[in-house]
Amino acid sequence: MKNKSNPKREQILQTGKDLFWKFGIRRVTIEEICKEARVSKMTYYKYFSNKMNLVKTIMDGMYNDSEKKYRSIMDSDIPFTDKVLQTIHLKRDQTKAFSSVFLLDFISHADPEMVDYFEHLKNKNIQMIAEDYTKAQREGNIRRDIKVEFIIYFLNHMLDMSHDESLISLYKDPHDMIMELTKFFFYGVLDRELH
Amino acid sequence: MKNKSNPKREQILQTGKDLFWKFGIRRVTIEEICKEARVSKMTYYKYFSNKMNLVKTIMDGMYNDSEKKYRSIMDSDIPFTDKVLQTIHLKRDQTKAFSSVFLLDFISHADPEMVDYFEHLKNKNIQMIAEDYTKAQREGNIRRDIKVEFIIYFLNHMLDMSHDESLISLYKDPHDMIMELTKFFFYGVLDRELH
DNA sequence: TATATTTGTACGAAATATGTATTATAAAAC
DNA sequence: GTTTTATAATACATATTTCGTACAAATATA
Repeated sequence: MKNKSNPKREQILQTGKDLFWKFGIRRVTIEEICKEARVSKMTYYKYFSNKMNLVKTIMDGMYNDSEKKYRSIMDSDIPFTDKVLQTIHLKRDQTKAFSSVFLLDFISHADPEMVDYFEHLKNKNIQMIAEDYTKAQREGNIRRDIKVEFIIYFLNHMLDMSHDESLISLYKDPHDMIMELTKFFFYGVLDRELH
Repeated sequence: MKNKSNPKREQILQTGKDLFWKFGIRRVTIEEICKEARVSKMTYYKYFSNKMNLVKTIMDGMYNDSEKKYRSIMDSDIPFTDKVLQTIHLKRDQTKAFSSVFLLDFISHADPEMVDYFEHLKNKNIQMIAEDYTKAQREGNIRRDIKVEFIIYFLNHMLDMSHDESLISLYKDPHDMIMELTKFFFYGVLDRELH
C-alpha cells in the first residue's frame, strides 16, 4: 500500500485541498499549508516533493473516490435504468464539488506531463464506462444498433445541459429537468406505447 | 472634487475590489489587477501610489456610500421607529457585503497608520449615530433616562445576534427574529399596555 | 534510556512582485 | 496636419517572497 494513512499526511492533504479550493493553486504557498496544517516544512517534504505533487495526490484521491462510487453503483443489484440515473446524479455532484478557481489554475499551471496524466485517468474512466455500456448492450438493456461512443458523448452533454440555466428555467424544479433528460435518454422522443 | 470619475481609474477600483473580495489583499498582485482591468502598470501608478493605497480608496468609497445611505434614511420624513428598522437592515446588508478574506487580510497586513485611519472613520460614524440618537432623545422619541452610548453598544450587539445561527434557528423565518429584536429594542420586555 | 519523529530556525537560490524609465502608439486638442 | 496628451508595451533594477535543504533542539515512542 502506497498511501498508509499517516495523520500528518492527511492533515496536509485536507488543508491543501481546502486552500486550493478557495484560492486556487498559485495563490497558496507550501509554507501556508504547513502553518495551517500545523506541520513543519520538513514533514511536508517528507510526504510530498513539491506543490504540484500535493495537487496530484489530491486529484488522484478524488479520481479514486469517484471511481469507487461509480463502481459501487454499477456493480450493485439494481435495475439498469436506476444505475444510469444514479451515475448521472453522481457525476453532477462531483462536478459541483470541484472548485472553479482550482481547475483554472490547474489547467494553466500544471506542466504538460501532469495534464497528460490526468488525460489518461479521464480516458481510463471513459473506457470503464464504455465497458459497462457494452455489457449492458450484450445483456439487452440497451439497443444493439447504437454506438457506445455515442452514448458516452451524449451522457457528457447531458451533464452540460443539466447545468444550463436557460434549460433549468424551463422547469419549476431542477429535478424535473433531470427526469426529463433521463427519460429522453432512455426512451427518446417517441411515446413508449408506440415501440 | 478629488475623485473625478476617470473610466480607467474606475476599472482599476472595480477589478481591485472584485479580486480583493475573492482572494484577500496579499494574494492579489498589482500586475494582476492591471491585467484584469486591461490597464497598463503606468496608468495604475498614475492613480494609486501602491497596493494599500488602492485598498484605502476602495474602503473610503464604501464608507462614503454607507454614510450616504444612512443619512438618506435618517434625514427622510418617516417615523423614527421606521428609521431605526431601516438602518438596522442597512447595517446588516453592509456587513454581509464585506468579504471575510478581505477583512482578515486588511486587519493583519495594513500598517498601523491605516488601521488608525479606519478606526477614525468608524468613530466618526459612531459620533454621527450618537448625534442622531441624542436628537431623537430631545424630540421625545427615546427615553431621556438612557445613555446614548448604551444604545449604540446595544445596536452593535443586535447585529451580532442577528447573525447568530442558534438564535436564527429559534424562528421559522430570519425576518421574525429581526422583528423580535427590534420590538425588544423599542419596548423592552414589558408588555406595551403596562407602560 | 535509547531511538525515531517532528519542530523551529536559518539560509542560499530561485522565482515573483514592485516601482520607474523609456519608447511606441493612438486619441484629442489645437 | 501638427502638436499635445494619455495610454500601452517593454525592459529593468530592486525588494520581497517562496522554495527546498540543513541542522540542532524538542517531543514522542519503544
